[in-house]
Amino acid sequence: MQTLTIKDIAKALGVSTSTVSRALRDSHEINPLTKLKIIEYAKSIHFIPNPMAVSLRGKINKSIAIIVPTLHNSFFSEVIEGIDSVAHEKGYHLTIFQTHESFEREVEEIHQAIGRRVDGIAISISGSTNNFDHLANLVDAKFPLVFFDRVPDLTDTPKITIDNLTLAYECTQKIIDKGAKKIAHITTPLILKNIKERFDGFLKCLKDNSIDFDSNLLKVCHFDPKEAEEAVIELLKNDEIDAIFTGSDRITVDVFRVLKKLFPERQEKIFQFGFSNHNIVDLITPPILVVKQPAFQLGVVTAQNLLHNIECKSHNAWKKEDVRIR
Amino acid sequence: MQTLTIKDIAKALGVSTSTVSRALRDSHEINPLTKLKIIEYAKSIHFIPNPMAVSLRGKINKSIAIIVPTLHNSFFSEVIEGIDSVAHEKGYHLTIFQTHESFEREVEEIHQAIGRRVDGIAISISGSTNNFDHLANLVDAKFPLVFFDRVPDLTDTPKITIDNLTLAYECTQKIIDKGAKKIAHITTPLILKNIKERFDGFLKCLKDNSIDFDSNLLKVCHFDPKEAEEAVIELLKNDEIDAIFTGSDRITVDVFRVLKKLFPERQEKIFQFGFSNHNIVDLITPPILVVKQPAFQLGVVTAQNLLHNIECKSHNAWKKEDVRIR
DNA sequence: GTGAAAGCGCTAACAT
DNA sequence: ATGTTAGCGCTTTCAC
Repeated sequence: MQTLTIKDIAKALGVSTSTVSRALRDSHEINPLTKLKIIEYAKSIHFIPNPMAVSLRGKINKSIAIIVPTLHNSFFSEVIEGIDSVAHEKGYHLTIFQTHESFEREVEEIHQAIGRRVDGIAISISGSTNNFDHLANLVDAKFPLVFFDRVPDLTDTPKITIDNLTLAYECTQKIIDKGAKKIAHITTPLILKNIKERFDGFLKCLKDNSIDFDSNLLKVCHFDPKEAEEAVIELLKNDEIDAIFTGSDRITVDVFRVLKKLFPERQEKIFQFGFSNHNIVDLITPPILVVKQPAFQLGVVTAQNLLHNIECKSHNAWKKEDVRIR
Repeated sequence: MQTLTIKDIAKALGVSTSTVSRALRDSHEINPLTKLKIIEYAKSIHFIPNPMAVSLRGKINKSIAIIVPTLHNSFFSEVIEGIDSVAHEKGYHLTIFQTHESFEREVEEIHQAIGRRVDGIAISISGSTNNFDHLANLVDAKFPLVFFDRVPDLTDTPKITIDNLTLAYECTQKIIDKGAKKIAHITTPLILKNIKERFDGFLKCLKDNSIDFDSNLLKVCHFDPKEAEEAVIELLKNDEIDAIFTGSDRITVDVFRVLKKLFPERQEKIFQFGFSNHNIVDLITPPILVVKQPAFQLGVVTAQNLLHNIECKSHNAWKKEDVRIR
């Protein structure tokens, strides 16, 4: 690799390195002619300044960290596409960190990201994170940080979320309109705010329709298909159940699989509805009424907030308000 | 952010920065006691060396670029998981670049990656790349580069691929065994080697079964669902078609959609089979016989080859052979 | 308008 | 075994 430096340019053009540096950053205090000559030459040799040197010297890095539970997931990969579409335009690059739903990994990856001197972090917290000190520290230190989708209870930093409550409410209503009476809910632990909100929207809708919810109809599963299986088996002992609301992408698919495998005949008669961002979920039979989250848009707004704060000189002008995407 | 440096450690412990530096890199020529003291202290203050400084000074960066057409794709995101699993273990981080199937973007992103001084690049080339100079230059410059899945015709650098020919052959055989006689093939342009191989495997199987292939039954579509629709409509004018082989993930789903929308009655009678890495494709009806590529494993092998070459002192010992995954 | 020089945080000769 | 020093590529005072 040609590892050209401004020194090479300076030598070739018979000027000093500082002149080159200034010309390249389009400083006003420089002879337009020299400037032009330098810029032209730099372009001709495909010069790219060494970002290590730039960021060692200055402050910024033009890179942001994205911390997600996993990449291999239709929702998160679409969010990242949204983030990238904004970041790319502004010349930022993404470094990806995965936590695999582990709290320890999350703490470690944040350390790594900071260590790598990223300019900011966009994070969707892991499913097992219930202590937020590592994140609160960042906020206290005024480090540019934006939460998306899975957000903790922290103030003073933007949290970009989807209006889960309303989405859950609306699709529950549709199912009730179709005549469902006895609706079960299978979901992941209610630690995560967005998951909790879906449950709340569901409950609110039942209430508004004067249906009361038997707490036996709520099943909480961790990230293991086995648990979904047990939950379904347990629930279906109740013959009256005519609908199942699933609270997350994975659970939606897991439950569908269990029904198909163990209770094909009952699956025909049970409405399943829930959250999923799988882009071929509309092709499966029997159909599931699916709530698709606006993932790309979530990514766009997340990036906008983060980049605003990164590039904002004064901390007072930082965006700190929560944003809800519909 | 506390931006601690070795200087801080040196001052706190009353030693010189070089002693600290050496202790932290576990140099043998240092007093075990001082070493211990320094390491302990560094740990206690959560010290992470500034990677910018490290890589400015030395050579390596502990980061690799992943260049893919798009992230939001079950196959690529799973490959990246595989790459990350190996890279993470060795302390490398991934910076992701997307080309969105554009040749220009690919050239630009490679420049960016080099500019960022990544230690190596793993790339799956864009669907519209038919000039390989930008890649050949990297190989000539002995820059660590590994191709995966979508590989160009270049020598002297590893190409990690899936044995598409065999996979295509095997599933074609299964369909023939079920009685199919008139099998159409819908695929993306045959520029990409892996796509071409699938076609070849398909043809070979037909030949081995003494079925001859009418070239009218081959339809090539670009990355637009419209084209898939036209292809299907055109093909189904032929009543004898009893099976359709789809050559890529996207095409598989697009074709299924068109059939479902426009020809539901014929869909029942036509075997569809093809490549897809969608993890819920087994749930759709009528079922598609699906070839799932070992994406994670592909990622693992890609990372192993790349990291080997990055960390290898002598260029002679570089891995350069192609690897085929089954 | 341009150059000389210092320094960002770190490592690796080169001393001692 | 440890300290001193130079320098990686760049930006930015401070001179002129």
